[in-house]
Amino acid sequence: MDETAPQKGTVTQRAIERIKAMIGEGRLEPGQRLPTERDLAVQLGISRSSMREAIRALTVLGVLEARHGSGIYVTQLEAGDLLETFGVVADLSRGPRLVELLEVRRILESTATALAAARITEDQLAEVEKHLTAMNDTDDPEIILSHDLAFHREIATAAGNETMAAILDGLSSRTFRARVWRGYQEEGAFARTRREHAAIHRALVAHDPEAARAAAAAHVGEVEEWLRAQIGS
Amino acid sequence: MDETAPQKGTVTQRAIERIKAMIGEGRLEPGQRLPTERDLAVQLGISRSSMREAIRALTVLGVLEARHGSGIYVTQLEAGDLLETFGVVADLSRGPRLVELLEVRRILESTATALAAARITEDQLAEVEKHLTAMNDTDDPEIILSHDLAFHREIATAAGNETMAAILDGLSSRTFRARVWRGYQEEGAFARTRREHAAIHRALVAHDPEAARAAAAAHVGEVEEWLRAQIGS
DNA sequence: CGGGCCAAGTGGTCTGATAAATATGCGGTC
DNA sequence: GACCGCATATTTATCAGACCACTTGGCCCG
Repeated sequence: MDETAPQKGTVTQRAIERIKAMIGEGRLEPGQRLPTERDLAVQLGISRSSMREAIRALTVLGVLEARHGSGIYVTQLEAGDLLETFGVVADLSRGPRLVELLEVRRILESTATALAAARITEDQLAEVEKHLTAMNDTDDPEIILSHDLAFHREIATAAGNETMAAILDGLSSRTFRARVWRGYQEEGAFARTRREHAAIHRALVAHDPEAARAAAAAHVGEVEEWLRAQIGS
Repeated sequence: MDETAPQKGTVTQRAIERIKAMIGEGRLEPGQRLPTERDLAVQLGISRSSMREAIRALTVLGVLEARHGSGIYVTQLEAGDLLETFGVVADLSRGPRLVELLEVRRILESTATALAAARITEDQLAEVEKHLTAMNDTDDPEIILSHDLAFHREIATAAGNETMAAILDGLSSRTFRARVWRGYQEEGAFARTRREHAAIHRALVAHDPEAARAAAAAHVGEVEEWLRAQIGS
């Protein structure tokens, strides 16, 4: 008898696991093109509908990428691809969990900034400064937010750990920050934010990891404390 | 004109965003039951197939839960639900990215252990000790691994940040650790692991955060260094 | 009053057809 | 010979309808 039918869970779920396993075992390489939906469905002995659901699931997880008219491909499986879903967590979290997320961000961001202080190159530093000045040259919250994100993104990248940078990206996703900052910035936090950014920048220029860690922790901690107070009230 | 057709992306993608938005705006509460697939498809003006793909996507993301014969429900949207997909990252990462993941784990785990040292209760400490002794009472790698996971899980929980605990869970998912430890334990690392666990436990008993941080960092760092050497070779 | 049976409701799966986007190969033109 | 344009094949995206499997709640019978 054929042992390929353990009959656990739905057929779609099994298909997801099978494809994940194929990638895990190296039978499917990053960037490689998969057989067509129809062929895959036949191979796994399921209908095309179920196969499409499995593909859709792996697509939102950042494992596969479907190109209309072309085919289905394995992504590069880089940190950014797989951690894109992290933004969903930030977007759907509320109340106390927002504080927890900021706590995680504070821990990672402070360490990332410390690492960046030690490793950052002149080119990367110039890029950081570009966003810093752009942020100070305007009063448009949208533009500020955008450069703020890029500012921290560049620092995280300079830390040399792409995975950490991708996680921090998720923890700072646009909708997440916009939601928190709407109220935070109303309390005249612009000036303080600029001072904190300047402190982080000074530490980076001085290549002083401990100062960078402290400045980054304080920066995130400020928002964290404000949010904690908001929840409590 | 009808503004309900922005025509960006696939209809399934739009359906995913719509449902996510409904939850984000609070129109769908955690635990609440959704309309049937058929009704939802009609509401959004798409076919049932496309709606099913959207539901499947949100299901694997831990946002929705489909119960055969009963209906579709919003999950509790707790950290554990939404971060379950984090395990996929650990399972599909290889080479240098495994080191990066362990680096992230070292940072979070050391902080979590430090927090736990300050906050852990007697009951939680007893639970930790249970897994510690169980781990030392056997030579079966499977059982050891299982209690090792529970040991660290308990500590992360004691730190009081469920989100962090859930992330660490993903970073220590069964297949991930099994993959790394297969080779690690072959080098007679059992004894060292036991010493390190004992050191962590002592720090917890003494409620000494700094000692706990150092012990946890060293513990994860050991594996990290070993893996780094493996990659390089 | 309690237990088991039954039917309606609902998610799970399959099949087949059509539309839309892409890739391919051929022929022609310059 | 090279390049462009177009018809054609391939492939994903979407739709429609049917049937199966499981859950639930009420009804009937003992």
